[in-house]
Amino acid sequence: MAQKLTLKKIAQELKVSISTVSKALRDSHEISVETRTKIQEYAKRYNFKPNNIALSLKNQKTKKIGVIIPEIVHHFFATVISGVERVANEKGYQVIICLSGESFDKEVVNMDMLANGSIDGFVMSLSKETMERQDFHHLREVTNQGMPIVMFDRVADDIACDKIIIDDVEAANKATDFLLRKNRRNLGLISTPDYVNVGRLRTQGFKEALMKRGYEIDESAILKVEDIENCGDKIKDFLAAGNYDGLLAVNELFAVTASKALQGMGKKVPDDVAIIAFTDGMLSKYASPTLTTIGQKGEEMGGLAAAKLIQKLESDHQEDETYETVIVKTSLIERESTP
Amino acid sequence: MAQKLTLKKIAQELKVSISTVSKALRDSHEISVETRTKIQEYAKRYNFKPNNIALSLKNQKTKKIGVIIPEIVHHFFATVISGVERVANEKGYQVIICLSGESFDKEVVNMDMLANGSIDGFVMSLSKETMERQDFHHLREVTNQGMPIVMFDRVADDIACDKIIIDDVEAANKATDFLLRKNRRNLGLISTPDYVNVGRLRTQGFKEALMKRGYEIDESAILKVEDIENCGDKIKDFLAAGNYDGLLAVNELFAVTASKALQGMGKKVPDDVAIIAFTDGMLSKYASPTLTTIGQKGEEMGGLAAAKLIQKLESDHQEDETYETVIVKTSLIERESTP
DNA sequence: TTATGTTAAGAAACCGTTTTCGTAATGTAA
DNA sequence: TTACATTACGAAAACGGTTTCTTAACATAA
Repeated sequence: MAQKLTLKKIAQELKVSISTVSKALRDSHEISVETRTKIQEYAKRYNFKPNNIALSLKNQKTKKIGVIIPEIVHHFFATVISGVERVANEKGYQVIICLSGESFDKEVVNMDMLANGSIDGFVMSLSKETMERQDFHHLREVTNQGMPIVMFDRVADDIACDKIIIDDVEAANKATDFLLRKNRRNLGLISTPDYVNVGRLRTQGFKEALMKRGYEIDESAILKVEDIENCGDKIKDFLAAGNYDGLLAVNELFAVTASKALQGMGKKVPDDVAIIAFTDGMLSKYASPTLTTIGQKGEEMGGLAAAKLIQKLESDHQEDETYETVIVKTSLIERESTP
Repeated sequence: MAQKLTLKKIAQELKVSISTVSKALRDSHEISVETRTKIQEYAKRYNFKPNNIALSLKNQKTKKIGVIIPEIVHHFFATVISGVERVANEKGYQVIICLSGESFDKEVVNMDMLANGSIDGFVMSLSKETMERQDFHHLREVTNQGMPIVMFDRVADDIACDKIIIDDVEAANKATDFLLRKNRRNLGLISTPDYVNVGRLRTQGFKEALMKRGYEIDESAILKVEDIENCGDKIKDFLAAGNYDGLLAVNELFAVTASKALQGMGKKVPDDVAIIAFTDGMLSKYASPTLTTIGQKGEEMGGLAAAKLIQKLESDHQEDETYETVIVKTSLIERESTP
């Protein structure tokens, strides 16, 4: 079990000082060619790699970015991470992941831990509980220390930082309009409570599309599901109560649950009811019928978030006190659930 | 932008030495009660938190564990991470994730980076390319340095380390037997190439179940899919060529693809063809019909791996040179795709 | 009074790097 | 010979903590 090689050990072995070794390895001309090659060869032979922790301490930067998300067992978040990781690695950064599990307290604890020197900046999406409480003191604490944050998807409007979002209002608007153009008149929406900003915005887009065409809005045609795990019965009741010929769902889980419920009730998708879902994940691609979706481009959002963060980190210094909100274009992916 | 508070700054402010501050904050009786409370109050008021990097350097441990997996956009791996994260956090550890993207080189680079002081130990599942090459020098290098590894799912038999696996042979065996007991006689298997050990082992279990009952093995009833992304046509051809009444698939993607293909060919699932899939993920739960699966218990495997690793890390020292292979019990989850 | 003990604090070493500064041994020009 | 450069290296500080070793001041016992 050969213990890790350090500058000190090399110095002792070759009977030179630590500084000489360090300089030689960085090819400093202060060191004679002879000594330099001797040291470099030794280092190569015994596979010397400088200790990251020591470098971090010295340089006051870790080359790591912290990602805090509510859940990882969630196709959208998994794709985001994938994008963050890709860009981060390209630029020589590593990714530390913490899950809030939709809990405010865990989000705070995780941020505190990471903020204490473990990382250079954050990429994050807020937990439901945080959105509900509207308590963002932990975010402020971090930004006050001069540590940059890039938020995506579930963002806090009144925190000054870069943000990567999709235009939820417009996307819902377009999807709704798509259904209307297919001559669906009795539309239902399956959404989340309003404190989840994406739920609120998508609901807004849904309403706007209807109003634009002069239809009036029936609040009973909008279902707000609290408990995503046990949404089955709620959705069934909702569908039984209305006579919808078109449905918009804010995620694919709601959509496929609705689709199955409808088929169980003897209705045909898309003939009787057309369905569009947010989030273009596995379920949409493999459900029967396959679902028309609004692609959220998680990969792309993650990549943009990481790129933005790293740019901030490497910009000469926080003179760059302007923040940007990037809106990623969504796209409607047509499949079997719309005619 | 209040710069981060350090011991040094507190010391200057309160006109004492750094050591006094450090001791006071750790409640040392070497410091008078008076001085101690003064310092503690100051630290609390200005929210002092010791710098993680400095602690890591001093203690020669980071309280971080590195996870290297092939992909994160993969329900099974996502659940494993979720389990790792849960247990790690409970024990005060954080999780650094790197993705190999099924590439040998990326796996090596990531391990090298992490091994240089960034983490205390690894939890990992090998990339396909690594399994194919059977080149494990990077694993050996790490273990030789005294850094523990726990492997799960895709493991290398000849590396000495703890392993968490499911009994793939037995699980496939049981699933096959289940189909046979339902009077299915013409069974097909959709698997991966043999260098992926889980594919090989599940194939073995499938064969053993048939032989045990005296059926002979028809190699043409076994499909080995290389390219998981574009498996559709291969599977369609395979199903068209045989007249199966029962199918075992080594993952749910293959299973749901097969199910849809069969239904497209006018066959009924499960009446004409029964299907069982490995990996109990989203697809199985929401496909039509829902799929009977073999649950791989990713959460549990991740949790066990993290617990094992941390136990190794905190055991008084590598006197504990024995390695364990934990076999996680699978369970057959019956749904609509089997009668 | 002297020897010994106790208390409360600071100095310094250490973890593994990088980097600035200092300097002995040369070489070169006046 | 003296003064100044250059070369090639080492010493030391710094990053931010923890911990061991020292020490000054005072208290107590012989």
